[in-house]
Amino acid sequence: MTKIEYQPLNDRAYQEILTGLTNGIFAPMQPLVIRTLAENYGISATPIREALQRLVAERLLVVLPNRSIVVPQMTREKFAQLLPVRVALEGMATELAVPRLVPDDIAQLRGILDRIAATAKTFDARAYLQLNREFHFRIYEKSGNEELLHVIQGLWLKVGPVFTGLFDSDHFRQHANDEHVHIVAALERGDAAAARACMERDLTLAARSLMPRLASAAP
Amino acid sequence: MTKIEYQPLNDRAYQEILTGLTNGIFAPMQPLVIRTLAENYGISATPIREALQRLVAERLLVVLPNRSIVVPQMTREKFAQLLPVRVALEGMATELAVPRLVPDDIAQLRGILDRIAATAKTFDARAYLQLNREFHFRIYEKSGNEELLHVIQGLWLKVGPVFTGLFDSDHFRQHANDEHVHIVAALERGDAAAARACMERDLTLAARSLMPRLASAAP
DNA sequence: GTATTGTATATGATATATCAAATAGCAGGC
DNA sequence: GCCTGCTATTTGATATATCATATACAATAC
Repeated sequence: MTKIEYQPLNDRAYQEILTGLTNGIFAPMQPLVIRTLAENYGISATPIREALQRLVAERLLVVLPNRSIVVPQMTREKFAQLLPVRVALEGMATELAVPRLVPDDIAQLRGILDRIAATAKTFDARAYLQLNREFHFRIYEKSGNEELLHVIQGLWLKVGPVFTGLFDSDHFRQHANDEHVHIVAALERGDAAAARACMERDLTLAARSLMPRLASAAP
Repeated sequence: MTKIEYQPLNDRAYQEILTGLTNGIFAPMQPLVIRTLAENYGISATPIREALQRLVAERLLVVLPNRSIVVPQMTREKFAQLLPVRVALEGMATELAVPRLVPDDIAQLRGILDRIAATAKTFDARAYLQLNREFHFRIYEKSGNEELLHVIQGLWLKVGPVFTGLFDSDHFRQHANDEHVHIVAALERGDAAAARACMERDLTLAARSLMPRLASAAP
């Protein structure tokens, strides 16, 4: 007997639109039209509207004064504002995770490390993004702080879409795993302060690689 | 010419339900019924439903497996998890605000301080909560970091409802303003580190006063 | 008396119809 | 040629109708 699971349409619409955002299907500033999306997904307007409103509440979409709903432009300035928040919270989560990690967790993280290294050779950007996310959240989940985790998830939703293209940089691709290796080493020897510092450096380095290619906000 | 402003019903429903939550109108675990709320507010179900979903996205309400929507119980454990996140972010916001505060801001903060002191004499809990919020956000807004501010606002929404009753404690009421005074003093002399430390202490002391009276999570 | 099953009711989820605001295009006036 | 105002169309907002699921309760079987 396998359980039959029901998922409301608005949830699925949310997921669809979210992956669409992450994959850059929707161009910034181009309005998301409820009726159009409804027709595309073959459902009615109501669940689409609900999904859009949820995305607006999460600030992944914004409502213009015209009431149009559009993808906000991720600017260098916004990313720069997000960075210290992420550094503080993801650093905290890493530190909290240290005493809670068991040897098996470390082994799994090493497995992810290997797979990330492989993507650098195969130039598989999609796999890299997926694995990078997995690596980070494997750690954050171990913080044991649900509320913290939830806030971090919200922040990743915002920065996620711009991570695409991070992999284009040769330099980044070559060193993408460097800090990860240090993080796992620190985690293994139970050095919370070092783990936190490495995690913070990982975020900062990625941001440094990414920010120059983001557009600056319109004055 | 005063601007005529239109506000969608779902926004207003959101506000209404939110203040209802803050005022403890809705008991935890008691389901919020869409049709009932719609009838009470004299509008149709759709905007109510949208408001509820937004509140769910913000985690101010939760959906049970039955699909009922209820107020989650704020437990001691959840509050304890929220605290370090708030300390980190509100501390950061305070620190960032220091170099951006102008003398007029300080004057305004002092004004709030006086009014808070007055509430301790008149036992006006509602006014205290309002002014306390105003005091904190006057500072946070000056951080110049919109993203940070938004996350903090989300956290305050969660802890807001339990702040009611903070004022019942004699000891807290007498010392409610102590840290605030130190914060303003530090802000005035431009001492970012001290301002941050005082802010962190303010949050921690309030939490210490509040947490014992929260129910522990069901095992 | 308890358990089970069927039925009525409550309630959330979705689709559709209708309303209202915004936008685009066009005609007329200057 | 450009502005103004009208109209049609698009599109978001709301209300309502319908459907599906969960719950409560009653009836029946044992």
